Amino acid sequence: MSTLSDVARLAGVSTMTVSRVINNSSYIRPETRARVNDAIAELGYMPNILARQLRSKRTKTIALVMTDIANPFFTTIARGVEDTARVQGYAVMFCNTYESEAEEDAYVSLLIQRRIDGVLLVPAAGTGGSLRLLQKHGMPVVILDRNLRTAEVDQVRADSEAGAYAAVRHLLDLGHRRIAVLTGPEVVSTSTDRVAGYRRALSDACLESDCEQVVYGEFNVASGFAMTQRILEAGPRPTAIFAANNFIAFGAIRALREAEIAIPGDMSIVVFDDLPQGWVLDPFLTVVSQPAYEIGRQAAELMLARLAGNAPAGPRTIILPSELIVRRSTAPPHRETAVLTSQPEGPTETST
Amino acid sequence: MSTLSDVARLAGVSTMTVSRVINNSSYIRPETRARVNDAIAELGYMPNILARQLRSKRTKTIALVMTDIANPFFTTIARGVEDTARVQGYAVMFCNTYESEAEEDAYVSLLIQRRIDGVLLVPAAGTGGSLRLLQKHGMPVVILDRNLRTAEVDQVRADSEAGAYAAVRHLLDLGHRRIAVLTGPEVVSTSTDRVAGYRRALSDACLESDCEQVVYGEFNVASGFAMTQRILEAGPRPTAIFAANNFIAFGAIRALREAEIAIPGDMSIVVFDDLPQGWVLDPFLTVVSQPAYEIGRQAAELMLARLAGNAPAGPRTIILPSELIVRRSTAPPHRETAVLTSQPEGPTETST
DNA sequence: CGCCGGTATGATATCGTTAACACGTCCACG
DNA sequence: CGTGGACGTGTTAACGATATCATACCGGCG
Repeated sequence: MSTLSDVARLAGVSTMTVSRVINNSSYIRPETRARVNDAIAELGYMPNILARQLRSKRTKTIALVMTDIANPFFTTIARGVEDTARVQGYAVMFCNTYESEAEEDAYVSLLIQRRIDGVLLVPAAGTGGSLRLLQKHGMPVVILDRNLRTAEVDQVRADSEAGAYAAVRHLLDLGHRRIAVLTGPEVVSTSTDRVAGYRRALSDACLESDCEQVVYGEFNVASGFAMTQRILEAGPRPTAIFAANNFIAFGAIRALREAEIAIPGDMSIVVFDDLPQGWVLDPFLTVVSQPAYEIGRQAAELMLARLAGNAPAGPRTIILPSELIVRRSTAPPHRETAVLTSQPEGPTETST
Repeated sequence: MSTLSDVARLAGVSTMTVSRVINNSSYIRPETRARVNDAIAELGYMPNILARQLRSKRTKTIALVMTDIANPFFTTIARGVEDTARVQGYAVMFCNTYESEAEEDAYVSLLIQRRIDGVLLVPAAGTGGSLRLLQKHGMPVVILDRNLRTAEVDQVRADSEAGAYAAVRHLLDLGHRRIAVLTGPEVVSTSTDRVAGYRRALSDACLESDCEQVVYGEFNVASGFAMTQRILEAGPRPTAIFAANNFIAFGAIRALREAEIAIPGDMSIVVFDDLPQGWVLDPFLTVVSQPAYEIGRQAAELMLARLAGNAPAGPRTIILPSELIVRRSTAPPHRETAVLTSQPEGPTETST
């Protein structure tokens, strides 16, 4: 396999000149450039990226470490990151942790050893050890989606609390008084923030706190299914469910279908996270939509700015708004199942 | 970020000793090893993989370049490759070409620049330019799934011709006389080999060649749909379809359903490629199953043997058998639609 | 006693590239 | 006419690891 000096010898110039031709840096006489290019073509020379990266101390690669790329929310974030990085000549390495801190730590070690330029991190439930490791090694980090309260680090996420507030408020406005929230692990900020929004909406509506029904589980279909079965079996049945994530909602919907509970006739459901346009012909679910692509884009922008050296020293936090999209999975509750108070009867709102 | 010499200085030894501790090569006094390990821990030292790879001229990484990782056939191959490579300490880089030779060439260039140790290649339809490029740069290559007749290179694939023969023979045995084959591009060997098996089965059964019905298209759902519509519209309708790939079959099934043609009542269908176990609760399709995992595993073994230096100089070709699995999508044709000859009436074969 | 092989460590060169600096020409401008 | 900048190229020294060779001690064996 030929090297720079092979090319240099054949073209009758120094290795630096060849390097400059390849990288389009500095001035090169057109005639010299042509000679070098001829030599490159003749030898079929291909630069050794390893040597380049070792010497320049830049790999032109960033990593996106996330918990579950099968989730369309993260897939969309990934697109936002990649589109943004690519135009600036950066490659993106995608890493899946499956919500496991051990996997996350393993990936982070690997990324440090590869001397990746920076890491966009959706932290798995855990103590933030991998963030500390990255920072100890001086690697730029942007935290996505989840809130690490303790950390001095750039962060980008959607407003989970406000989004949850809007979702639950929508249910209250429809007349629901008994609303269950199915959420993820207690150690994940998106999980607890959404519960916080739920609580604020209830207390704003002056409902007794004993009608709260909060179920913690995991952000996946099986857990959504199980949590729904639990609330259907125990105690007074709610008239509406707020699912804190799309996978939880899928599980909930399956459980409701099995129990022959009609949506929205017998049960309204509102979901955190929309599906990307085109996934479903005629979207049915009322959702809180997070700007996933924008989260990815802005996180990448933050990172690239820091790598380019034009970013402020201190940490920056970007919180993007979530948007309630009312569709057909929410409706006023049946009169007979409604409890506690009377509620206004009105037509279902619709929106696109 | 600390380096080997930082560790060496702190431990009071030479860099070579540290390197030997890390790589477990050569003899090290236990006490020295402990001192070095302490220094590594204290500094939080992480080896620079780039430097290691540059100097040792081995990246311990192989690539699997395939046409469509969304196809479960290739997903299974990928698992076979990864499982095999991992136990020998190799990482696998997955690359998708989407049947585009331009994408393939781009990936191959990238892989050469990264000094990947070897490439497992499912060639996209094309002239084999990327294979020549790899070989010019002295990179070990194994060709998977598709046959490159001209090439001096290791190859692993299933027997498409024999598999197709068995599939069509099965239809003939059921009494079908008018059988259409829906296949992929004419420039892909798996596509034409399956047509060859189809032709041999027909000619063995002494059918006139003018009852052949060969449709070339692409290995995807849309193409399967279109090809099926075409054979339904034009000329005498066949009583059975041989789909040369699972995606083509999905499209065909959709087209048949839209035309309200019952399977296997009005039309039998036999498919090249099975779905992985567990994808479908109760498999329905009669298929020719390729040993996908085994293809991946053996290809990786060939590659790793060559990288380890214990492989013969000449190219090796491994052709694995395909297996016909008869299920419920094939049955004898209706008497009124059968043409040309009488056929034995018998019960549908079944198998697990 | 000399030598050999196993044990244990170090010195030095090198992988293929780019950073940093140096040097020379040429032209314009004050 | 000196000088400062644009242009064009080369020399040298890294980047951080490993390959290779060298060195030295030790015990045992002929």
